[in-house]
Amino acid sequence: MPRYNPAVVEPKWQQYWEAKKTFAAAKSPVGPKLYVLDMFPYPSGNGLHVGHPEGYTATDIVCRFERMNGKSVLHPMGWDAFGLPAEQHAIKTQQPPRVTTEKNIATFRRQLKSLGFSYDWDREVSTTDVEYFRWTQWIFLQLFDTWYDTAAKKGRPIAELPIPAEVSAQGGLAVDKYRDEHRLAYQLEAPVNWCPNLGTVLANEEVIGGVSERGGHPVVRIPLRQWMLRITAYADRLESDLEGLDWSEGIKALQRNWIGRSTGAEVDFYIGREPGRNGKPHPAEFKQWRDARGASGFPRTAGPEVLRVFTTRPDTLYGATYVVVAPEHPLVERLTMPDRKAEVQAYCEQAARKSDLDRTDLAKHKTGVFTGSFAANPANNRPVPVWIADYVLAGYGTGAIMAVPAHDERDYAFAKQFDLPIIPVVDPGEGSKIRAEVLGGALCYADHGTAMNSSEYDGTPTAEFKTKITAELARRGEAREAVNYKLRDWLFSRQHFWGEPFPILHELDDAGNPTGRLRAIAPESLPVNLPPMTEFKPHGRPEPPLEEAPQDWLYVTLDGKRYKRETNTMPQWAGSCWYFLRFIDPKNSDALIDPALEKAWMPVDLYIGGAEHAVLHLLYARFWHKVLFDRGIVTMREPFQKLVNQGMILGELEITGYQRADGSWVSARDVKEGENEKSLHRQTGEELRAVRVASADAKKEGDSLVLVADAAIRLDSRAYKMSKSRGNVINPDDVVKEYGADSLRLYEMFMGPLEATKPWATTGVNGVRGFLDRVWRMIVNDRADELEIHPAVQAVPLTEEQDRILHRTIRDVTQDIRRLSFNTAIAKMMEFTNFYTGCEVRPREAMEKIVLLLSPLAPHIAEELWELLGHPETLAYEPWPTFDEAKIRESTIEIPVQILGKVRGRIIVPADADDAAIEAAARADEKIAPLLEGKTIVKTIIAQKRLVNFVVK
RNA sequence: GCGAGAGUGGCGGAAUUGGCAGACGCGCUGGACUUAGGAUCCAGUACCGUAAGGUGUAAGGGUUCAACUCCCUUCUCUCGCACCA
Repeated sequence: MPRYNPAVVEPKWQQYWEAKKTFAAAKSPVGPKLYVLDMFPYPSGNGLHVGHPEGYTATDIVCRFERMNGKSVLHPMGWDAFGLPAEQHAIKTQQPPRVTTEKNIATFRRQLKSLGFSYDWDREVSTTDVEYFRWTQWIFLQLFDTWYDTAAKKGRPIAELPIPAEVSAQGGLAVDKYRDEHRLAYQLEAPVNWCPNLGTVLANEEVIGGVSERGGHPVVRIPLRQWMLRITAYADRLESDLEGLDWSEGIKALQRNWIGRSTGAEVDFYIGREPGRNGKPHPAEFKQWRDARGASGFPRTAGPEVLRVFTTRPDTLYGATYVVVAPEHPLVERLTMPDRKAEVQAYCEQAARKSDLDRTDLAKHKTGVFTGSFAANPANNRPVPVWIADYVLAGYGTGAIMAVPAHDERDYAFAKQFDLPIIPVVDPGEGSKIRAEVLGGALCYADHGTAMNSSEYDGTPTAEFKTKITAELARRGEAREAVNYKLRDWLFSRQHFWGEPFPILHELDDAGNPTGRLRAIAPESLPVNLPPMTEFKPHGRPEPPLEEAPQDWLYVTLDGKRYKRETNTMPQWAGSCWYFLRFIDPKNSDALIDPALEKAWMPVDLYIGGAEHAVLHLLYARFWHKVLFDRGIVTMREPFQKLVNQGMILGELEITGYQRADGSWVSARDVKEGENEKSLHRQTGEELRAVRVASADAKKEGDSLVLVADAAIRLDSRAYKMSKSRGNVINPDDVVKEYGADSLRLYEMFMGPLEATKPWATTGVNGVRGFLDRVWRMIVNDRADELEIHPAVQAVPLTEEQDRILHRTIRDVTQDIRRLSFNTAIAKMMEFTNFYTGCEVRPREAMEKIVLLLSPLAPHIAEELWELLGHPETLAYEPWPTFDEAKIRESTIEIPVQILGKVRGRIIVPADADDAAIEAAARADEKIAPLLEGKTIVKTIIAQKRLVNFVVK
């Protein structure tokens, strides 16, 4: 009995494709090209997750579909294989990360191949391949060699950086330093999470509540020399270039949000070089300063005699009743009056100890300290007190703000806390319910309105006022328009072993100490390989593990000078920033990519991956790509034309009930969530046990799910993220073994829309397997002893109905695949199969067409049936079936007839009937006619031959 | 708090521009064939009602001949960001 047996069929075709190199892409596209890319996976030790094949199947369907439509398809796969787990494994077991990584890659490769994806495996790359990261390092050298010309809005070679005369006058070292400060890759002392007990530096996500995730050891923030990438220089372009991309608005919004552009003004508040009497600026000096500013204009950088603030609401300047600087602000010392010194110092130290998280968590309760000094509000020249508070972030804007408590929630809370004056300067308008409270200073109002308490500007609408006052202050040299971004420069170094080494050398003096001069490795001397290491245990200092590398790696002598290698490594993001370029020309040893091939294949036409990379990976990759564009290495502004995020696949739906310790039930309504996901009784607070309830023991009552045994006990029903600890992880290998790869692929596509989050249901896999079984039996004679065509399949013409259904199916499936609406495409093919299975005679032509339609989604069974139908070659390049709209049209159509919007009958009319004929038929219908009797027809609507509606009285 | 997305049968989900709500699948019920079935085939399956009929797309309101779809208000859930001035 030749039953459908994927365990035989699938390996057979996988071997065929591999042996014949069916899916090897041409070096350059022949005819129209299509570059379809999956976000390449991190090959973790756990193997493939069912989430991976979701996106991979979607791209595979598109690729197979478009090959049949004559496109030259590039569809590669590789590995994002640097990463912490391999290093942690090495620390535990002494097994080198490369060994673990390669083992994991082998597992992933085997699993992906078992799912029949049509990758061009000849192009496989791993970020950990030395020949790959050679070019990652090469790109770093480009970043190092580039400065951002803000006037030209373009990255340019560092050699073209204009050197100010006063810098060149100071000599070569000063020039070098000046250049280093302007490179896109630069060094900075930045705080890291140092855990003395573990002897290692931790990533932010490894620190929870001030202690290490592993072991719960204390973590302190210490400054360490780091490499930074100047992504902020590209913030504007990263935002504005989103516009032309075919990405969902949601993802664009996420990126815009992350970049966080806000426009406003920088305003200088005069403080004087030295504090005057009572901490207030000296009036005479202040006047002098104002006159000078009027002449000189607004300087690029603020001197120590002013506090420069950034505001998006310059219109509220008259309401700025105090100024706040961050505890890290460079002028803290100058601002602090002698009698406040102890208090200020204590406050700043305390703030330094808090992590970023602590600072924001305690947002409700504002803290701060008065410096004792005052700054002059440029709107009215009045002195306002200067405070220090950690609600102002040092890293954003200028690290100082003008506080307008009447119109900013945070300033309002702070003013209330410390009893500072609140002056309303924006009138919400007479229509506003809260106007009286706002004008009385009892409520904060952050929206637009009209100006008040703002001298000659009173009555000006907010938007107009903003530009007016900014222009006026700019004229006086006290402010300028300014743009700020939430986006920060990218901390690009990690204190890990398992990452790309930086191609940078630090010059040493005769005593072996760094001189501060950097030397980039010559591009032709790349790659800088990782040194062989025998010991992976942390050496106990915050410096990177490569500090313990063998001396002959660590120290280099070039041109008679001694250098020490950079021992930081790059973050995991680095390799994934450009892998899509390497896939185009993976074996090129002379260049990152052949420019002709880049031009031919880029951009990526379709990029599918998880939403977890919606911000960082995409932003970083776009940034690198723009730098490469500026430097003439690539020709496209943007790498990813169309982006789709597949939704998460959750575990099976779970019904949960709650029990007390004695086993008695508690209704879910009385359960609240405590810490660590513990369930607590809402009233008594006692801890409850969450137990899984079988679906047979639950029933729906009204809107809620209750116990069959006791309808008073409500239950929770939801699907959870798959996780080892919950024990709801589905292993794709098991599904392939039990149902076959085609069933897994088909099920994941049938679950629902690609972008939706959906729960797994194994019964659903069984369902699509049933469909494949039916397709098989529609074509294969399952009663014969040998594999042979079903006797019902005959080389005869199609009946009119068969033809109509065939052509309709071709049309719908084609459209649905184009829209990435695979669930409905599958439904249409199920309808086809249900119909044709019922036919005594199944024309061969129809069978061949359905096999072709099915082949992108379930390629193995399709190839097998295609072969059985007498085609010795793969169907991968068969032309995609076409349809004839004329054949889909029916000779008669059924039209529902409504009276007052309710369906009361149906009529059958010739397809070419005009509106008058349709109306006549509707009036004459035996169900409709009696209902119309005695009524006045006010209006008759005949909608596109799809519906008739009588409006009667 | 801000931003994005979603809410349709017992479940996953369908429904070009507003035009027959519930395609397709799971599950369930009944039947056929069977020694047997987790195989296969047939029929039924939103809810209330014996029926005629009525009611239904988170809740409420609106626009329209006609609303899952458009507008307003509210609620719930998911995801992201979170003192960004």
